[in-house]
Amino acid sequence: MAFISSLTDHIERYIKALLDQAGHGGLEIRRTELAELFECVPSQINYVLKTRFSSERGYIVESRRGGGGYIRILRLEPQHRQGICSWIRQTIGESIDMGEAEALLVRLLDHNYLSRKDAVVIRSLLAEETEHLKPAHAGKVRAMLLRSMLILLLQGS
Amino acid sequence: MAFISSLTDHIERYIKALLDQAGHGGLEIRRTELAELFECVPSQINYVLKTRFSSERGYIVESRRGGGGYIRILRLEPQHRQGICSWIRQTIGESIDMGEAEALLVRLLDHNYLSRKDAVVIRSLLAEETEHLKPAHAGKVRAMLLRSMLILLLQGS
DNA sequence: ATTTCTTTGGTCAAATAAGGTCAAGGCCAA
DNA sequence: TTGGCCTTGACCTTATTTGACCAAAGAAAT
Repeated sequence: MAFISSLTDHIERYIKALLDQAGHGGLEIRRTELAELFECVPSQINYVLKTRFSSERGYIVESRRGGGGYIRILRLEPQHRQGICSWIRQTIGESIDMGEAEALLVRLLDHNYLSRKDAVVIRSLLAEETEHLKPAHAGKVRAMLLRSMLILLLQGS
Repeated sequence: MAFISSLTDHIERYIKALLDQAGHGGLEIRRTELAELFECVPSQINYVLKTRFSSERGYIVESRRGGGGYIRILRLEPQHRQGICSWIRQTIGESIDMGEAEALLVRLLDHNYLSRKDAVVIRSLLAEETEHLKPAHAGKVRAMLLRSMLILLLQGS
């Protein structure tokens, strides 16, 4: 598939590739350097960080200004201590909105717990089943569906 | 008849031809480009998508607005599985009791559309999610969950 | 030690670039 | 002649890109 990609998408992929190379220590970039590499204004980098590397999606971003300034990006590994399934239950909770659900899917995708196609089907089923529900109820339904579908994929054969 | 074709039919055929070329990954289009190609208003594309590429017909359509926006169309192959899916939707309906659900699972198991392990996980999730619900409501919840989980298994990768 | 300069990064709002919705009107076959 | 598609366009929502202005941290000068 020929992906239609915005500048933001390109920068996102670039950073994720760097993260894959870098180990658990995370990675450090200079905002201006990245901006020059992609021939864009520096604040574009902040936009990418805000929308694609949020803590909701499982990233930690720290930065420092002034001489020798930097931006450090850290990808949080899902907690293995209790098992991915119970982590998922915790994360979803009683109710979950579409944004949080999407963030969770992206996170599982990033860590290869989920295939792209499964993610697409899940999104579509969530949308289909909640489309004409009152928001308050939709959150609970979404939580139930997401929980069931993810656990099924991870526990089933 | 086979000879008269509305604009909608032309666009439908065009998209299906593109889907045939594209592999399993699905395809991406820009709404405005397609509209220009067929010299129609962009919302015509939405009409075609809604009427010809619905999930009932076995397609998933995702889209994104804004810069770098796109419409992504995914055909859920293969045909016989699509048939099973629509049969499953029919069988489940708005609401389903535990007995009917079990019967459905057994049928799918018998025909090897479902693994034993998946069936076990599905039973346990159904029980877990409906155990303290009023029977009337439980039926609907069960229907939703069963529908989503089965379609996910049959369509996902 | 303080002040000032320089180097970074941060914020926010406007401009731009998609796509979505809905309802009114058109067209055609039963 | 009417009921059900199809077509169109006015108006809406969302995502991205850009730039002007702000804030912090270290370096240099006093």
